[in-house]
Amino acid sequence: MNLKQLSEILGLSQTTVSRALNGYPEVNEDTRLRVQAAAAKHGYWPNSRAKGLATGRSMVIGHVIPSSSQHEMVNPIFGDFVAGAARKYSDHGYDMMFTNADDTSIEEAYRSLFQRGAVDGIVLQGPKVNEHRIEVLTRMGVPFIVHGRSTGVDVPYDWIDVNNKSSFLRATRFLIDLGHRRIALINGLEDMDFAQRRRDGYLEALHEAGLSPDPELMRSAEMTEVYGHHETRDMLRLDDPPTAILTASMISAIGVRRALNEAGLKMGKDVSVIAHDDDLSYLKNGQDVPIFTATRSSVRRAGEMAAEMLIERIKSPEDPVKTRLLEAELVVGGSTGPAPNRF
Amino acid sequence: MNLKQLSEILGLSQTTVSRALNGYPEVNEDTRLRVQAAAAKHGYWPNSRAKGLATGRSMVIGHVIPSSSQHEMVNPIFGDFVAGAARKYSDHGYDMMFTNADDTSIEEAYRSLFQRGAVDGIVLQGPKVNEHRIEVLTRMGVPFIVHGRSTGVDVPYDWIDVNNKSSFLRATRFLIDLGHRRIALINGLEDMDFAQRRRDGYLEALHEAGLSPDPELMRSAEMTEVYGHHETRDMLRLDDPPTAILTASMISAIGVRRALNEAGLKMGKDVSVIAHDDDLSYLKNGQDVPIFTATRSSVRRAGEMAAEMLIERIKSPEDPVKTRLLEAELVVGGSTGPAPNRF
DNA sequence: ACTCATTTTCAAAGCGCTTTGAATGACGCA
DNA sequence: TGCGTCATTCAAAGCGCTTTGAAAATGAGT
Repeated sequence: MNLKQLSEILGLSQTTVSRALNGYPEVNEDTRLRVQAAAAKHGYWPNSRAKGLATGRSMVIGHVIPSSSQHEMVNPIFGDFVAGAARKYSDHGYDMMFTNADDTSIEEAYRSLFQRGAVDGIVLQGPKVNEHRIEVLTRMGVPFIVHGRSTGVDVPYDWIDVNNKSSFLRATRFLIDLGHRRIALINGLEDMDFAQRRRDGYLEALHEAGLSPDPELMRSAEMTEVYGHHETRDMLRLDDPPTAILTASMISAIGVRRALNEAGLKMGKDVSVIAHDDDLSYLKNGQDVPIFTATRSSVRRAGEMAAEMLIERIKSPEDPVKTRLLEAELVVGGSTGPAPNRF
Repeated sequence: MNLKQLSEILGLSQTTVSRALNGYPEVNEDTRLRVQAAAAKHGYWPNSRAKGLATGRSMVIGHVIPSSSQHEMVNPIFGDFVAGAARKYSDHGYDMMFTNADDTSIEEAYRSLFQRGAVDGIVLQGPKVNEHRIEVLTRMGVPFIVHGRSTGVDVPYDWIDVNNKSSFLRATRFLIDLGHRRIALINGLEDMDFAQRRRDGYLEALHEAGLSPDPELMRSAEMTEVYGHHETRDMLRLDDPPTAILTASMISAIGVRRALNEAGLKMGKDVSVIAHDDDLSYLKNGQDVPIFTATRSSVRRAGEMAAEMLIERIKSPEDPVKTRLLEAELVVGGSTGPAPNRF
């Protein structure tokens, strides 16, 4: 059933039927009702490709999934971010498109997505330091938003980000206030921008307190459970092991906890742990009292906000650059306590 | 830059340029090279909407994300399944589209996706028992594949599934062989088809061994960490608590482990645990020796296979129904051991 | 040189929609 | 009765591509 057939059934022109369905005012209200009824009855859905061709808009937002194993770490938060964004997209009549690309062709993937007219805007996830893709997208002239930021990129661009530096600054201070001096950081991969900022916050807090950072206590790895476990076990074997550990995700924190258990150490007593909590729907940080003391910021919420900001950008390409910095909460749970006495 | 402009630059007809780029044999090889060079030079990308209009194909596969909280549980495996599928899609020139729908409009979401011509095929995820959507899709005549199956639906359809029943049958037998008699099942939500089948396998093994199922030991909940923890804690308080627990996902198994630790019980000694392991990239089941004894089946792999089966279906709509039943491995890890002696 | 088969190229129609610019009809008023 | 106005409706062009059916160019064979 297409527009032509429907208009013939109704004895109206395609123009009128199209306008009736799209809410144009210059169509008689009775006619509109008749048209709508007929459309429903015959199951007419306007072909979105044809519509897109005619309007020049696709009503689709594009995301790129890098397929390299380097980026597996995006996965745990992927689902929630996407779920948040998808809801807002559909509120505004947009769909969401994913393209897969391996590391070598990733730039091309972005380009083709927009140049082909497949999408009206793009979400850039997981920016690294000096993220080249930002300049590529800027040059292309595609509306886009970055989830995160990129140190070293000086063209202006829209972004939404958690204040990673201040989160980790505050978390580290919190541990220092509890008397901890040997504080470890199990960070994400440090070519990721968010990891850099977290490290900056961590280092700043150490510096404030006159503590000098120990490279042995600064680890950087994919944020998996296994790595959290591995790095923790490794550090516990040091002569002067950490009494507190900051870690970049709940997933790796679970690995940290496992390592502590295996070593017969009690979390929150022998060793304190603070995790960054993306508030994933399937991995809540406990019920009433949080399991982990954590810097918390909902990635689902970030997805929603990113979607809305992008849609605004598409509507108003000439607006000044929009940015949004979210502060994470520092929620205190059962995984932290005063530094143990070692005398 | 569009086809018309490119063809004018080249002094050729649109026909020839189009054919040159699409690899038709009736175009002179020299001409093809010239055309390809010019296309690259001028950054020409065929407009995919126009292409779709002309060919009647969109080269897009649709997925629907239900937005209700009932389905949060899909999230943890969502990322990996999608990553697997996306890779295969892009190998075959397909993109992937997501639409968000709440529970009331979910059927309409599928319908509109296809009827609007936005997609050439659909992946149905998370089927329930008596899954109504399967009949809807069948009636619509859209090529689709189900990840999972649906008990009670008797129209034929393509699916790929893990043999959930046999996995849990074998896992339960394994525990029985270790001497366990009080075996608990922390299942997923039981309106989900996979959960039913797992329960069937569990019950069958009990029955074989002449054990009668205890409703107190059969729990059904979303597969989150918190629920795994909650149900375990609850069961440990029983007069006759379980000595072994089967659980539906690694995520909930982590909650189980937490509850056991809190109770001062040693996993694999005091209480044995077997989890179903979807082999998620960010949540590997340990390194060399698995942490959890598990029924393992890669959901990423399932995503890849689903994608390929669907693409075949799109190519050959008339082929007989294709189904694929994967057997999970039963891998033995550190979380199981002989039933403790309670005399 | 001429025919015929083959290779290569082309003009034009069509995919299903929106939108422009024009036409039609109804109505009020002189 | 005739005219201008406003509310509705319409025919046709155009979005950028593929594909059909025909034409032009080339080459082999006599």
